[in-house]
Amino acid sequence: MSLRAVLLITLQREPGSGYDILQRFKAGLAHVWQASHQQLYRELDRMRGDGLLACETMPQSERPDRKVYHLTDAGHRALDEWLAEPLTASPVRQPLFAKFFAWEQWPADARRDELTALQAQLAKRLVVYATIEKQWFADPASLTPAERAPWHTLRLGKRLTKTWLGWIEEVLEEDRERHVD
Amino acid sequence: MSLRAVLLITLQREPGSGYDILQRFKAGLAHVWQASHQQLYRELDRMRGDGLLACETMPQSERPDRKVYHLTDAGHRALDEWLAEPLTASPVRQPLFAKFFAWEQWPADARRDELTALQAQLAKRLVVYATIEKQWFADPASLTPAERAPWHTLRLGKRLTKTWLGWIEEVLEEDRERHVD
DNA sequence: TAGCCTTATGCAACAAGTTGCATTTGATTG
DNA sequence: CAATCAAATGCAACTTGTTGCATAAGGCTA
Repeated sequence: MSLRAVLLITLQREPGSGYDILQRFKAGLAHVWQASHQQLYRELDRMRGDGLLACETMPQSERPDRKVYHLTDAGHRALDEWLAEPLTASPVRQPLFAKFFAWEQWPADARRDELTALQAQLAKRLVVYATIEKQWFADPASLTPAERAPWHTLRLGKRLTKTWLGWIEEVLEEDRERHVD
Repeated sequence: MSLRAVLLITLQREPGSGYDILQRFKAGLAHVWQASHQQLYRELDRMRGDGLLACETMPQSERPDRKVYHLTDAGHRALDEWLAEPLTASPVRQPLFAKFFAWEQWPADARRDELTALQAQLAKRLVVYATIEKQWFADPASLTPAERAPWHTLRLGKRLTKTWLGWIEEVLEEDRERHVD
């Protein structure tokens, strides 16, 4: 259900094609949602079928046509409903933690590779977040409340990522110490 | 694929029935994995079909029979393979963040209810973590490396939860300030 | 000039997760 | 005494997400 809601929100802010939304998922919404292009196109089509979206086909010379979607009245109503009702807790799923419960069978080199790879990935994520911050929230003090809210989400994303990075550093350090002895 | 791996790990540590595993998911593995009983029973049966698990039916007088599962050789091999190969990054999905992008349409009272409900839920989670810590990791200094690894996961779980709680408090506070003016 | 990248869309098959419903027995609670 | 809870299992239908494959045209690179 949530993918629908995310699409309603981003298309309400600004109409766009499936491809546009994909770009938003890679840029300004990177810490909010990710989905494959296949999933996007299918869901957009279904939402049109359910009357939540309408689209205009924009023929482009020398390029495939773009289908630009925007909300219908039913789409706006559906969004309002979704906002009003509380979210259900998402189930915990930490496959990395599972590996920690099999510490002895987990080969030391695989372990170190896994953690350093995650470290690199999280560091990259921080770079993405910094880019978003520069582009959209250059001057936090001057933001309106509605602009400030998305900025808050970015702040939390950064903090959570840093919490992860700090922990990984500690675990790697402890592991190194033990192998020096 | 990860549910399989989690089942392999927990059954390798100690054989058990679907119901047992469900209890572990509620207690010692609360910060690692969650799944419904339906999903569990189905997956266990499939894994038996795939030769990863074997089970003995324990007839209990006055109670439904218990099927106690344990790893086969193929199960052990599958686990080793899974441990050796790196995890793929899990896609970002933060429906709450999405709501923040629709701040203006999000009714102020729904907003506050949502955040305080989440706050309560996270606080409860911390209590669960504290219970796990007392039961399994009473004396961290005396732990072997293999026992210490799961303890690390619990530490990160706690930190992440506290990061969330701190952020929610800030957001609520800012919201309150604005409405006092 | 062959091969890849980007723009732009999509179908089909499959895997994973959710929701609803169902069964059996004993113990507890009102 | 009736209702509910806990132990213990499961099927069926549905929704959501993944993977593989396909198309079409222009631009860039070796």
